[in-house]
Amino acid sequence: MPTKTYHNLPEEKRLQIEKAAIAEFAANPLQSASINAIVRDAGIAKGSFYQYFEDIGDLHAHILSIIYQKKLEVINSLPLGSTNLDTFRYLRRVLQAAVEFQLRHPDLARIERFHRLNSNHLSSVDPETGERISGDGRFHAFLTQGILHDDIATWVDVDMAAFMLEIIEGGIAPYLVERIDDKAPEVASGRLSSDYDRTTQDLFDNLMDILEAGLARDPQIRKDFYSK
Amino acid sequence: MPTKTYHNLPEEKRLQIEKAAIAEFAANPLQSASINAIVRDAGIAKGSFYQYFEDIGDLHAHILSIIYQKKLEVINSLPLGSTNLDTFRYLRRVLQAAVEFQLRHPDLARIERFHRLNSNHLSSVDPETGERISGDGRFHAFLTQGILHDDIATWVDVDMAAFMLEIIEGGIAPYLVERIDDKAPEVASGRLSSDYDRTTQDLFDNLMDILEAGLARDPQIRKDFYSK
DNA sequence: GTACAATATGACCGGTCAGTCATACCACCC
DNA sequence: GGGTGGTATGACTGACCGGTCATATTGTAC
Repeated sequence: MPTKTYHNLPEEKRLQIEKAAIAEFAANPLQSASINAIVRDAGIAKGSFYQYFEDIGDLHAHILSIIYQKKLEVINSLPLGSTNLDTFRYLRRVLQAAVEFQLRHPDLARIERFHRLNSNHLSSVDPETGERISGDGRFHAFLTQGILHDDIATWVDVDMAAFMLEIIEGGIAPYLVERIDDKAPEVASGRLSSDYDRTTQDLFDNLMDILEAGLARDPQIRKDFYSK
Repeated sequence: MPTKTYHNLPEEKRLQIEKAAIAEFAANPLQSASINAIVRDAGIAKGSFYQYFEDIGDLHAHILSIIYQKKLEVINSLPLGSTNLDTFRYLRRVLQAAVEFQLRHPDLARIERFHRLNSNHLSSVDPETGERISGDGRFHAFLTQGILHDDIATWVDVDMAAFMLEIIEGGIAPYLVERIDDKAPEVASGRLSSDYDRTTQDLFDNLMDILEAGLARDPQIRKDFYSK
């Protein structure tokens, strides 16, 4: 973790360093990122870098923590923040957050994808129950709850489906943004989710409908919507 | 592309070089891979490398072509190679090939994942029709055909679903292999798909059932299978 | 002012990198 | 033998790398 000295820095300087680091990590994965490039871009001396961070891995971990924090901000900024979402509204919200994050912070999203590829922790095994848990466990819990609420089919293998959702979450955002760009570049470059145009919303709904039809105990496919 | 000199090399030497290159590219993505390491491992002189390849990107492209070739071999080695597969049998076959490839050539699969992350070609636009085509177009064609045959729901956004299948194909294999390892390490380390144990087969079926339920016009969920 | 600690600096070190090139080797023909 | 074209070699170059450290600067307390 960054040193006390780093935390004492004026915010402006910290932001400068973080900005340079984000640019470097978005262009090069950790293995080939250059400290020299970062200090050059940030306008600090090489020696200062080592007063702030142990090594480049230390800085990278710090940037990752910023990413998680920004992600939380995005999630909390979404509408429909009520705590009592039904199963598939919750899933929609999580995936929407991923798209929104990609829109607002494409560099950070890219760094996160680099990181995911290089960290081999696909899943872990709960030491108490011996149960396998994919990724960070969010989707695992979501599916388990969904089954309890009779929303998700009981035959679904919870952990495998959780992993599937995890990779969809991680991979679909750049694609949707690319298609948004096609139709409405002005949306892609800066505005909020409430400004999504109709096409984008439809596209997102389509994905959700596929997932819901695949997972739901009693799928409510919106035939009326699609038949018009 | 590799020079004529390289193609004239005795096969043994070529294989040595390719083996060293694969090891290096599996450990480091292209950006941070080292020519020095490759020539050291392959037991050739640095100068020879430049008689065979333009640069490291040239070698990397050559390895990618080997990967696609090996992938074809895996696909063709699968049972049920009949040309008249119904829609979801075809999809099952494609995904099974991805898992099989991960089992047989984990290094090559890893190199391919690295490559996919770094190449930003999520999708392309057909210059004639203006239609957007995800990835290499296989899934796009699959879904279009599936709709024509009344197997896939007409409301599915073909290209988005194609992209979804693409990322599932690319991401699910390591996970399935990890779970296979859990249950039957001896299967993971070398035997063929026909030796998959029952658990593995069930897991794979479960994924297919989710996808089929999500995409099919008239899903045939095997309730009898899961209720037993 | 002085004293002292915290912080900032960039020249410098040993190492590795990609890429070059003069030289050596080898197979074949005359 | 000599000549020729294809191939192999590894020392070398200049650039960049991560990391160090003696020195300089700044902040603070008195």
